[in-house]
Amino acid sequence: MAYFITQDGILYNDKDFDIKQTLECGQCFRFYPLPQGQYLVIAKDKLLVVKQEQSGVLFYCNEKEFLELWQDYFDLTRDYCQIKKTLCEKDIYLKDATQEKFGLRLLHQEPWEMLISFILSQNKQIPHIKKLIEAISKSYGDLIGTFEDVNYYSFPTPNQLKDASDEAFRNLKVGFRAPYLIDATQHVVSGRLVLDDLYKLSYDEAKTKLMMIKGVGEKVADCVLLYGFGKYEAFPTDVWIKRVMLYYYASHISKENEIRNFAKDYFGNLAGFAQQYLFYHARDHKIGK
DNA sequence: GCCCAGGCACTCA
DNA sequence: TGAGTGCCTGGG
Repeated sequence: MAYFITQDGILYNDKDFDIKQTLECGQCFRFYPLPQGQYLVIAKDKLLVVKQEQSGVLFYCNEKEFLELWQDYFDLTRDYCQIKKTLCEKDIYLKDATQEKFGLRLLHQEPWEMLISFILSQNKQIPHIKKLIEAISKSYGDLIGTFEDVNYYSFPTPNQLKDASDEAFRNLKVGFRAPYLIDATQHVVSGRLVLDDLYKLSYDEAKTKLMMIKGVGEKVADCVLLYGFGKYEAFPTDVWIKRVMLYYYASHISKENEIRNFAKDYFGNLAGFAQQYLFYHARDHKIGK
């Protein structure tokens, strides 16, 4: 891994890493575009400013923080060149998608934050999901910093959410998802669901556990497993993936379960990576819509 | 103003 | 077991 210490921060040089593609490919919600190719990212209870340069991605932080937090968060030690090569050889669609979205990385995000975020995501578009997450963070999280006179808040812990009522959640405009948030919080606070335990369970076992929560179906569970737990067999099958799969691969397949099974056989343990390249590609080009 | 979103639970056959 | 339907809300 090649990085350089500059007077502004850490410059990470890798042709397989593009900050815009990584943040905007649909896996995360807490980021804000700034002028001149910069982004403000909220993760790990910190504010991070990053910028795409010609020569790499500039992290405005010190070396210690980069190595302790951001190297892992942005999955910088994984060989994406090899992943893309393997996927490229499968078919022309993946070749196109991986070449176009050459710089996305699958982030290592907090499982709890993923659980709540993707429960909120159902029947919503990304700008609105982002607003809901910010509203919940502002109401229940801690102030973690200020950037250009705007305050930013951490994502609330299960304990910080445990006393929130149905009414309180509805006041934040989460709508019918309010009881789902309460059920998820209760599962975790009571210890009925220990999120850390899911790391060592198989994909199928972990998925079954997550789906005990009201409001968590296959799609939400797959997002949590992929983005929160790094279970790369997960293939979140949402409307865009359904469109791209029907359009490119499997016009004879219509049921979600059939799509998931197809993906499992065809993409194997790279299913999650394939999903991300295809999803981002499909959404950008409105494939199948 | 209308339509429908990055799904899910619930109902009914 | 599978298909049909309602759901809060606000962006497009």
